[in-house]
Amino acid sequence: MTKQGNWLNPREMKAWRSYIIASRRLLDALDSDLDQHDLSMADYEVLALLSDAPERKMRMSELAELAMVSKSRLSHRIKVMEGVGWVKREDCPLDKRGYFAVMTDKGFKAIAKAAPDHVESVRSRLLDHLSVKDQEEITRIFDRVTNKLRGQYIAEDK
Amino acid sequence: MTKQGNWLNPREMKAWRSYIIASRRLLDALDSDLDQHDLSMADYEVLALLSDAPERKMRMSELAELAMVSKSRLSHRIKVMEGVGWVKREDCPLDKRGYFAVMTDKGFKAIAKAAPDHVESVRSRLLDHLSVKDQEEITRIFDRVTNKLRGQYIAEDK
DNA sequence: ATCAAGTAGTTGAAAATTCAAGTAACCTAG
DNA sequence: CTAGGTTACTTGAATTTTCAACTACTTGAT
Repeated sequence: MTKQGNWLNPREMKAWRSYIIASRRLLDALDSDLDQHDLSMADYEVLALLSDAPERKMRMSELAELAMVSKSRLSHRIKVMEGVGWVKREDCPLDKRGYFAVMTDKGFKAIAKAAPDHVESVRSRLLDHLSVKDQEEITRIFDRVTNKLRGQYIAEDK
Repeated sequence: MTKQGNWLNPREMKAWRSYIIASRRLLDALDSDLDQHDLSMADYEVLALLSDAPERKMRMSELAELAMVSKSRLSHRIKVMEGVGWVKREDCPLDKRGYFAVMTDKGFKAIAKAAPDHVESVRSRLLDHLSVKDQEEITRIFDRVTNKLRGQYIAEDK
């Protein structure tokens, strides 16, 4: 499994570094753009998913899965969002172990307010600098990466 | 500054989502690949930078800057790495406010051991799925993103 | 029915990260 | 040579995230 001595060549190294550096800075920028709305990217994702869900509610597990965070993390996060009044928990009648996270009106207003800024942020930090062709390349390349990743072993409970 | 009602079109949305999802999964995978060496990506970066630096030492500020972490975070992190015996602090004779982080032999052995696995991990999770042309596209695109980001305002102390 | 194994979700403690402040040293204009 | 501002770094507390249980429920096999 572990091939040795197979260092990255200059072209690979450049691609890897360009990607990693840009990504880190980009995510930092997007996150700090969201500060004004008291949101992190992760929380934004959770709320965005909820707001798109039917009845603006979703089972905790599904939400965790789609938001790509651990169940434990979601649980903690939902607790604080509940404190802020953005979501409530509601128990699932079909499966008594389960809960729904339900977005409140206040929660809906919160993302509704943040969303345009966030979109503008994604545009100005990233999309504006990509041609149509670039966008298509990105889609193609990263979809492939995701697909390959799925095939490989990945640590559990993520 | 904040243009309203300018939602992402389907092509943009696809590019953005492909990128974000792949990146999150990729970083998670790389991080969990490093678990076996008791390293996170962030710590790996720090050690890699140190190991390449002349005399394997570097000023805290410079290290923080290059590793793209806050000074505070680096400070905390170096403290634990010091505990593990991977680095030491050494004070700077030229600027008495300053310190060097100096990598120990033990620290050097630690990344030397982790590096081949990490490289293999970057390959198998990402680079293997990119053609030469893809790699060049990635470099071009993300270098541009970084450059544009630099021009824009970004929150301080990062 | 019952029991073993798996699933849904939570919890508290530990570890990591951020945040705001603090110390000490440096720099520079007067 | 000195006051005021800046830089380098650390610190402790608050917040967030991870980690390893733990509870309660469901499922499937006998």
